[in-house]
Amino acid sequence: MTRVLVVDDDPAIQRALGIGLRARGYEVLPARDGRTAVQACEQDEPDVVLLDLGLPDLSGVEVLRKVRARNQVPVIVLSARHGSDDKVEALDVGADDYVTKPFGMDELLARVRAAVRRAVPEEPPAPVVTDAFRVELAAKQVFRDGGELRLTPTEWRLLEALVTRPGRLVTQRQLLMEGWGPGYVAETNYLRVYLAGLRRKLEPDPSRPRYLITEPGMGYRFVP
Amino acid sequence: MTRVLVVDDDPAIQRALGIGLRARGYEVLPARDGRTAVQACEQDEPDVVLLDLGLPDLSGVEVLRKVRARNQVPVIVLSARHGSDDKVEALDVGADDYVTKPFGMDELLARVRAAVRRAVPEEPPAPVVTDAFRVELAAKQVFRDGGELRLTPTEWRLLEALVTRPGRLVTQRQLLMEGWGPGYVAETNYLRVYLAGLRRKLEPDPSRPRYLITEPGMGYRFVP
DNA sequence: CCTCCCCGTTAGGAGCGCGTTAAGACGGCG
DNA sequence: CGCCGTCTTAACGCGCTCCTAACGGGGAGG
Repeated sequence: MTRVLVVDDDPAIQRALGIGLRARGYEVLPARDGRTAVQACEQDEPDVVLLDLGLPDLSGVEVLRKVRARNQVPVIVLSARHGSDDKVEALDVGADDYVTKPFGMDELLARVRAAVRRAVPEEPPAPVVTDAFRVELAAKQVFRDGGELRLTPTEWRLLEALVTRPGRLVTQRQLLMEGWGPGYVAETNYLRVYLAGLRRKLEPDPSRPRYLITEPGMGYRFVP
Repeated sequence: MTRVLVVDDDPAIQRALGIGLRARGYEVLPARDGRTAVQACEQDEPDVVLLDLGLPDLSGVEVLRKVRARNQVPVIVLSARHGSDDKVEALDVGADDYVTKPFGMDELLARVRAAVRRAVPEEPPAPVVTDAFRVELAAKQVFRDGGELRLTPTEWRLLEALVTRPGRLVTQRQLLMEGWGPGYVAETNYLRVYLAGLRRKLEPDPSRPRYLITEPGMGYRFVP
């Protein structure tokens, strides 16, 4: 899912943008000041940044410079100022686009799409390898004993959720969210059925799992 | 030197932009209508295009589409219309930026610099070859058994989307986005129809696909 | 020793997704 | 205005995935 970092100190704008973006299927990360914005840029790796210029702590241009020093993420500047100088400065420091408030949500969404489309494709995540199988996240493929094996979409979503957090416990709730979506967080039944399927396909000895471990009462864990 | 294609039928604007750009060391290629603009885009290979939407022969969006069909050159749309719909349409068709008249020369120059800076240094796309067929990305041609075979525009967009990600799974959503645009992401029907067409033309045994593989519930994959 | 959770396993039916075909709508071109 | 190619849409059969329920086992606690 595409992640959008929204940097604005005005709660009303935060709320409006959050609703509009989430309605279109974006994941929204809010930030209220420049410091947390810069931090979020390197930690959460958003796919695009919406940056208000009028922030309480750092100037917008300052934020832009810091972000650009680390990262190539596309930045769309939001500003109430119509002045030409601000635009020129922001664009020259490295902004990808500049939108003047007030703006229509449609236009903003279109500019977000354009920015994401232009973005340089990031390098594919490294494959996850164990002694028994290999998971190619980018290609959505699983290999075992040299041969590819087929997973159903649901199986793949669960395996992905586990494998991208190696060694960490993934709660039943998390797994149900990623596999089926909210509204199914109580159906722990499904997990037992599908984990059984995954073990049958991946584990050397499905009756005694080595990689997909049950944490009773909590969830499951992928052990590399 | 950076070359700028300026597409506008108003001689005054042509003149103003020409002077402003040349003063900053850009080389300016003028075009007064859509037809010559499209032609100039492939012959003269400009580094950035300034495109007025109100042209005498073709609609600006039409020009944009034709240009985008051939190369990745950044396009900045100039328009007198403030309406949100025009912006959204232009950006979704592939514009990189949208500036409303009247605009300051400083701002425009800044946006030109931003567009050029973003531009990906393009590499010549290598032809994709398999035992059964050969796809020339640059020339938009497909050969099989020595002879060229004709693809419809939609077929080509789909094949391109698949072939440029060899081995990787391409989701139904991605394919629908690239083949038809947003708003069609639910019409998985189209994919079945068009993949059938591609297989009929490309696969040695269309009933048992070898290169264009279905991943049930997820999408399709090109296997070289 | 008994009981209660929680987990693993299995099986079957419902419904979805895919491939295929064909007919009608649409638009460009002569 | 008529032709042709492309796109859209609907319908059908089939295989497979998903959901669901039921049963058995094992560990903890009383």
